Amino acid sequence: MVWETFERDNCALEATAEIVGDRQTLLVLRESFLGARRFGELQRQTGLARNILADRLQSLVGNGILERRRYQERPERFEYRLTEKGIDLYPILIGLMEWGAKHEAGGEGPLVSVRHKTCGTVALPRLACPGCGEPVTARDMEAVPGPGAVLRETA
Amino acid sequence: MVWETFERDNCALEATAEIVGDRQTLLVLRESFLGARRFGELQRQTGLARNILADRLQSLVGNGILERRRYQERPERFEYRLTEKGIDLYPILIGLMEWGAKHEAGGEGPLVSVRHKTCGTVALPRLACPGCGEPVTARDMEAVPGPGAVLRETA
DNA sequence: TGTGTCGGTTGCAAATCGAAACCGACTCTA
DNA sequence: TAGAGTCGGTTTCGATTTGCAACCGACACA
Repeated sequence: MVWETFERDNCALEATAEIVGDRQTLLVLRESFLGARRFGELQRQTGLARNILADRLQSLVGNGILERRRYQERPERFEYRLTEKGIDLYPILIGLMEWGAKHEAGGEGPLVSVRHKTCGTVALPRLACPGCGEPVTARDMEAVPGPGAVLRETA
Repeated sequence: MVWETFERDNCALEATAEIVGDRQTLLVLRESFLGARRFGELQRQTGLARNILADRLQSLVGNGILERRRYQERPERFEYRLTEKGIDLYPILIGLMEWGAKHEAGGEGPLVSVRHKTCGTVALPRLACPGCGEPVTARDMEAVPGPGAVLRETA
């Protein structure tokens, strides 16, 4: 896992971090996944300042992660729903939950668990190799140049 | 996936977001996973201001994610290595990479790929149910109260 | 006519950010 | 032995971002 010789500009990770890599946005996403849709609801649950919440919602909508749709007229009221793109963020949130549960949990165990609808298992999903299906950790993987990689001069 | 009736204080996700949920910390972690260990190296690759990097490294060390160890005396020089706790953050970074590759990628494909050492598959790991082994997405899972859950009055 | 809800916007003080300069302790070169 | 360079930071400073609180329009309900 050593290859200091890659260009990292425009790294996929960096791009994602730019969009969802702050505490406030993650809190909003958590509530969205938990079913919150309305401004007031999101504000109560996250505890964010209203202007910050408004700002984050606008940015999430702008990035196509949430969709702002009117759910009533007179007075106009809007709600924010996860798009497909937003739903794809699920593995990241699961990752955060799993790590927190393992390393930062209070004594009483996690506040929230998740259940696999089809088989009923109550446990957080794990990473597995899509080729062989075996569970994997960082140690089992190594980084290699991707199709878009640009090698950098080493000297 | 609707249950606005949970207490979320001290949520595992929130705790984790507090620690690694900012762009700068994520960049440092990315480089750590790519093998960078020294201050100057981390500074160059992340492009962070030196004071910010110093601050993040201190916080990561304080949270037990990186370990600061002297690798030479006279003059004293230190390097930062991932601990076990830090290595456990891998699924989160994979999640960020995967999402970015799918939704924010440039035309040329990802800059970096990962390879499963034992079977050789070059692909990002996917989430799977630890019970039945089936790949899962957000739609396949539902939230349920965990062992530490505290139900809230619905009023 | 008054009170409350909802979805924001505005103003302001405080915290946080990045760039650049500086620093001690050393090594290497001439 | 003087000068330049490396390494791992700290300090300073101006600009951006943050949270808090107050305010707002449009409506519902009594």
